[in-house]
Amino acid sequence: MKLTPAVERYVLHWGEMGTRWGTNRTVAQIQALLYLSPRPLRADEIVDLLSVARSNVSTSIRELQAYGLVKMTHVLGDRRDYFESLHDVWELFRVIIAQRKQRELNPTLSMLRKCAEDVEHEDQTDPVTKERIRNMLEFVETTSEWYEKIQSVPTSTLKKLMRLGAGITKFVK
Amino acid sequence: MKLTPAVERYVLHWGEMGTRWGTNRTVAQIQALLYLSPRPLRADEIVDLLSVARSNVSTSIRELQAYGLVKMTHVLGDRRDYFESLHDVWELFRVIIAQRKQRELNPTLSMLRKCAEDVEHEDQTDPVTKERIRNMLEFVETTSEWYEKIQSVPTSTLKKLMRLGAGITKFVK
DNA sequence: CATCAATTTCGGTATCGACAGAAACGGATG
DNA sequence: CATCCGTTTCTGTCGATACCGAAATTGATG
Repeated sequence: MKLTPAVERYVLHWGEMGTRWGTNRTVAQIQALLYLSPRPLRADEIVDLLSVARSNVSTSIRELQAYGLVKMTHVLGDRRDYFESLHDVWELFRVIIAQRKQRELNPTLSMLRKCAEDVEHEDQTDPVTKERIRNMLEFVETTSEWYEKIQSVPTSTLKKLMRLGAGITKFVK
Repeated sequence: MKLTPAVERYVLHWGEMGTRWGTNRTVAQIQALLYLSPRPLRADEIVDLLSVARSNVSTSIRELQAYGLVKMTHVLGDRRDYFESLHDVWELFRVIIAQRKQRELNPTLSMLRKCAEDVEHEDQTDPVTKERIRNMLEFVETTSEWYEKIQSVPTSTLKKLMRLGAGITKFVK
């Protein structure tokens, strides 16, 4: 079995992008492959299609499952595990947003809160610096809340919202 | 001259985060330092404060200037260059959004468009796969347009919009 | 035009993460 | 209990990137 050229390009590109998004190449490639595949795939098929080590596939799938991006399925009379990705792009979006919040925003929030508190007792810190820290904290807090609220917005609403784009601003005067 | 503990923590954390955001540690540290600094700093001061090589500071600042995050200023009777960061967090946000679009979304868009076109002529590609590619393309296109529109929304409106969060959904029924 | 300070360029080195491949382990099934 | 399937762990290698420090360059000044 072999990938078609278009699918191969997609998978390779996704792999590269994955490295920018906090995971490694293989994890992202597998996700792309499963996303495009019309049927669930087995680990050994993935090994074949992507030419990666079995151990690598095993740990990568584990990571994808932990993210909630990939689920395991089975076939009657077949012991082997089959895997498939979420197929709805808006669902994918939500999951990825949640991941990013957890890995980037949350630690930054903690840091900023600690900083904001610490500088209260630091006389040698310039008031301007203190204000900058407060501003950044406020910004990250707002962003964080926004991420959270997005989680519970239904897909259909999300779609409409995104398509509105900057048009939405006419509601906030 | 030395950093206060809080500022040091901030700078170190920002450096770590920077690596997740597509730049390297030093670049992000310098940006953080300049953001917090109540006055513009010279390259040699940065060398001092962050204990990095002079050459490193030079190239990092160049990168930050290219992004539009840092500007050069001067002092009367002093030949040396002084640098300061944008101080408005919403401005920073806008600039970073633009960067991300350029480095992540645009290449992905090209790839998806090419894929979508290619699969038209690939008979061996499953129709389901073709649809998945189209869906992803549509999603990234929407996201991309959203990023663009955000650029021209004034800061005050952005603030209100963000604070509304999911509350905005009451407008899209 | 010689000098001096600052910037930029250019190897070289160190560090870090990804990944392969082997080996051991676990656990369900006939 | 032998077999099949999968996971986990370990070691070694490879490639990429960050960064330092030296050398070359620039550019203002007397």
